[in-house]
Amino acid sequence: MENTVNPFESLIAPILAAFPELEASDIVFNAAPKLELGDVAIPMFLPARKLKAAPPKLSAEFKEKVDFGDLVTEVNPTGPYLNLKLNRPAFSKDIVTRILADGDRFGSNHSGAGLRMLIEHTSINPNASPHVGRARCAMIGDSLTRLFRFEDYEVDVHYYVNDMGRQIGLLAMIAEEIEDLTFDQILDAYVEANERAKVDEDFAEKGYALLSRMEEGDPEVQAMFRNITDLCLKGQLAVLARIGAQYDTFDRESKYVKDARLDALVAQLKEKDAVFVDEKERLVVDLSKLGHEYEEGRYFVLMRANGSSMYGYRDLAYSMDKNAMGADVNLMVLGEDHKLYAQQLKMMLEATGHDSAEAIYYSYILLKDGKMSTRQGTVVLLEDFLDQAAALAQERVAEQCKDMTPEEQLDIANQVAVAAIRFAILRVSPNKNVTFDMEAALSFQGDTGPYIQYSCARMHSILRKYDGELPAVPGDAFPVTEDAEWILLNKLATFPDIINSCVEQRTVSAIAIYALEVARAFTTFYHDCPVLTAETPELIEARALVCKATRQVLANALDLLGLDAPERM
RNA sequence: GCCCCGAUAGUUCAAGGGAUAGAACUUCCGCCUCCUAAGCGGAUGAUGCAGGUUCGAGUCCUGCUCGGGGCACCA
Repeated sequence: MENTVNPFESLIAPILAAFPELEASDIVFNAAPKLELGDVAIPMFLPARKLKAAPPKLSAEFKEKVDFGDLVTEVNPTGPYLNLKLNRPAFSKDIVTRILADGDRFGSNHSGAGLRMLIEHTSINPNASPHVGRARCAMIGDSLTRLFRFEDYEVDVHYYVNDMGRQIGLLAMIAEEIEDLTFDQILDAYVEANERAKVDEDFAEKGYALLSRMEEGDPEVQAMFRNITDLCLKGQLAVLARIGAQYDTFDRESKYVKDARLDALVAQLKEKDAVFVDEKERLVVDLSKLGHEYEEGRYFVLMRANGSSMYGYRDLAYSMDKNAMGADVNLMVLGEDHKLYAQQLKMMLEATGHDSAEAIYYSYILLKDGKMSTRQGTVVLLEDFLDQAAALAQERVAEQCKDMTPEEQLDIANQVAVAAIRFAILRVSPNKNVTFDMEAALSFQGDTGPYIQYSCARMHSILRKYDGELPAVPGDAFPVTEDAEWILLNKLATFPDIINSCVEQRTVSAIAIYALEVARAFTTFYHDCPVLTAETPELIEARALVCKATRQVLANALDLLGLDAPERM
């Protein structure tokens, strides 16, 4: 079933019949600020502009001229708004029918059918267990992946492995000294390597030497680098897997050390007079020749004096590699610290006729006391958070679900922990700094992932206890008696719109906010509208269907955010 | 110094240029003979400062202040 159509679209035709000058896109449906005013509000601003009329006058004119038939029970022009009271049972039946018919596809606009999307994200330096700041990238990238797949894009998720650099060389040397180095020991080893490089010149020199041999393709060194980066990557991926982040393709930076395509690119830049060799024999790009307007960030080094490539060189090659995959949408999720750098790359790529990926930036996560710093130890490790959260959640589950095995209880506790962290991070607009409050994130109360999960568990509980078979779709007379039901159903009906705007804006935070609003609307319904003890069998069935539809929408939304919806908790 | 983001209750976050700026946490007062109290109801409380555009600005423009990020051989 096609669900891109607005549930209120049947109201448009009568309006266009009365005002042929208008188009469907001029008619927008808002919720009225108060239900007493109407079930739905149509702002007059757009139509007024087209008809060259004053909005308050136009709303009155609408009341006179438009014949809504039996869809509408009352028309209230209020200033520049036309407020309508609707035939609620008819609209409610329609909404529930659509949701249940589409099931886990409800909300998708199928905008990506036949299209391919490539997304690159996370790319944590292989040196330690990820902290929640880094994990923000993984959560955003992973949820965007889910969103685009939901929209029927064929998505390939890439992870760029930083397996080059002096840091890896130093780490590799330390690794040689420690027998059976484990992932947990790596952060200490990394810190030690850096400390030693500062005081021990010999040690630092060896690091560079290793890097050079790596670039030259020395098999022995390549194996060393490979071992240490694999160890790190494996450990990091295990942690990321706990929050549900998955990757399809791993691209190693070392693959792009020498790349023939770059010769052509450099030649093109030379033609534009944008490349020069500086006094220290480095190969430098002068971005001012490509449109860069100010002095800072004007120069970009491609190669060192000894002919070894810089990270930017490798990234250019990597970008071309990704372009070659021919995706219709090419995204990369980057920290705000990469903004200038990504713009510089984009300038060079575009100046030479290449595409560049669409960059999505996220800001840093701050702590109450200041910034997160691996070196200063002021970090919240994702692992630590998950362990603490799961332990807390397990206490609650053990009380609530006594009949379950400890394994089942732990499983739910882990789902709660993941929900807590993913929701806390994803609900915030990516371009804003988030202040992470450990205590609040562990409380599971209020505007949290676990709150939403809890409301889902209540829906499951009701449907579990429902006596008999629920029909697949509502019957002809679908009774809707309370405002709470109507508000909830209206909320559910907007899901495809939310998805559409999230795809356009390449964001998922609005889905998180939406899920929270649905959960709240359901909780109000839960308190105002008894389901299993409603007055009539028809009402019981109708409300059970409302629960089922809500559960479906919420499950769909939570899945995009990477949260599970346990049946009990 | 220059460039890019941001600034909304005590705190953490919402709000497609539109009606009385929403939640949550905290504090205070209530609610488990009633489908899960990880819940619900009530009370208190906010658009950094100064201008401008607009019928209408938290939202757009300018300046300032504060916070985050960046500005050639780290990746």
